[in-house]
Amino acid sequence: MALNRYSNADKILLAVDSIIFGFDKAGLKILLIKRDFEPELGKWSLMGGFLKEDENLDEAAIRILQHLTGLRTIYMEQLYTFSKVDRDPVERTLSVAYYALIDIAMHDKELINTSAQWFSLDKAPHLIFDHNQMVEKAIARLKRRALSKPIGFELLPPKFTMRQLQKLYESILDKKLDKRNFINKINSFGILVRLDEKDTNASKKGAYLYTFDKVKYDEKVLEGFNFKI
Amino acid sequence: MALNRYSNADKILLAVDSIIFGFDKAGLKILLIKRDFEPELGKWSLMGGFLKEDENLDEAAIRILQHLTGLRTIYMEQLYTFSKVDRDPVERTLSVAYYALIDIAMHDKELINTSAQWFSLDKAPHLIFDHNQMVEKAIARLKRRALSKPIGFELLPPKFTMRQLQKLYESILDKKLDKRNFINKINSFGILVRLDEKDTNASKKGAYLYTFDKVKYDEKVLEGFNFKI
DNA sequence: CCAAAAGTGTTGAATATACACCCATGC
DNA sequence: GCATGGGTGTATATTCAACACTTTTGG
Repeated sequence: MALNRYSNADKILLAVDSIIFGFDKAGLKILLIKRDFEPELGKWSLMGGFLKEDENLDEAAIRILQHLTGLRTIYMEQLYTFSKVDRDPVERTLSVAYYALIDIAMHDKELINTSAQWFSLDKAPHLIFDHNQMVEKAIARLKRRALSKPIGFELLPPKFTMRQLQKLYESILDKKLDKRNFINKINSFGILVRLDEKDTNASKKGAYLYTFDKVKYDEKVLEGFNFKI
Repeated sequence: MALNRYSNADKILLAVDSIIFGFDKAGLKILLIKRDFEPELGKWSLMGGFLKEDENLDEAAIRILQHLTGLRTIYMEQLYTFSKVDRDPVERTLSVAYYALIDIAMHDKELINTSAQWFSLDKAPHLIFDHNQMVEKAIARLKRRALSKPIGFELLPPKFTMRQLQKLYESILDKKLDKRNFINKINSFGILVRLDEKDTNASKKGAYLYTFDKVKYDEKVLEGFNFKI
């Protein structure tokens, strides 16, 4: 009778779709790809594929992303599982959405051999199925996360300027921040180390480069951030 | 070739498991049930069952909960999808976890005809499969939610006292709060209405009853709470 | 009359916000 | 020499956190 319960149950297709947020000088972007099979062939879509019997969801998300775009060593987080009965016109398919944040310039070389393309959030095209809904949910989650802990480890290059970090927050929260208050706030956590190097890409004077102090950051995470900005 | 992509993909069993938190005078509890089929027959478990082909996850969570416990009209929220390859020893099964918060006394009469039983969080038994992990994640989520918006609509009876609301928060956050500060904070939102009635169950003097002002509450949710307590 | 829970405000500390000028450099 | 982006501090307003006594009434 054990087997009855299991064998009477319906088996269902499981997709994994990933929302990849990227950040560069111009702000926050999203990575989309032209779907290469029917239905909706040629339409814009998230990076998606099917879960295999012998892998878990995290593994599938990584495998699919790498296969479609070349991107690797990206930290992805599970977002939500979408299950509307008719969300896929071909066959009943659930989709588990994942999302990630990356530094566009840093992963530039990996991104190869594909129709994948970055879009700024306000210029993104209409997507297949319920993918637009997934993106909306991911943006909301990203905002909430940005307010509850300093993001940046995954998103910024190892060395970055205060202004880059501020721009990142401004992109995510979609509002301007005061640079003095921002710096004071960030410094009050004591999780950044100012290096002696300067970055002269964006200015003639040059801006100090910072790195995260991983040890202090982890301590802070444990005791709980109070990150309101 | 469209069909190839789909038909080559593995189909997988999908379970839905629900963590039901309940609240009464004694504090926060969790509802567990004795599993009635193999494997692990007779062990304690979350309320679980399999997703059917013609329903979405929300519907399945409600159906399964009602079937196993009699509970109905409960608002459940999706928590996370668990996918470790060997999480179920019989067959590859993913499980989408849901959670909910209810007032124990209020749903007392619905809860029938089952081996379901309330446990306080610290006295809960060991659960089957990865269900303990699910519970931990649900507790963490509940705490975070309690800090970002006033919960209570789903959890408290229509009329409640300040002390009940405070106890609820204390249970969830697992710490004592100052009653004056708590009341001041809650009142500053302007989402509660004090009734002329008093509740004399817990005291001789009697405590004012309150209800949520749904309209003001919804306004507040839109403009964004700042609920740090 | 007394035990038990309810109700009620103020103050100091901490945190958030608003705000403007000088600096260094490449062109 | 000037245009561009970088860096820096203070004063005010807001919010948080700590704290103790009086009220009511059933027994």
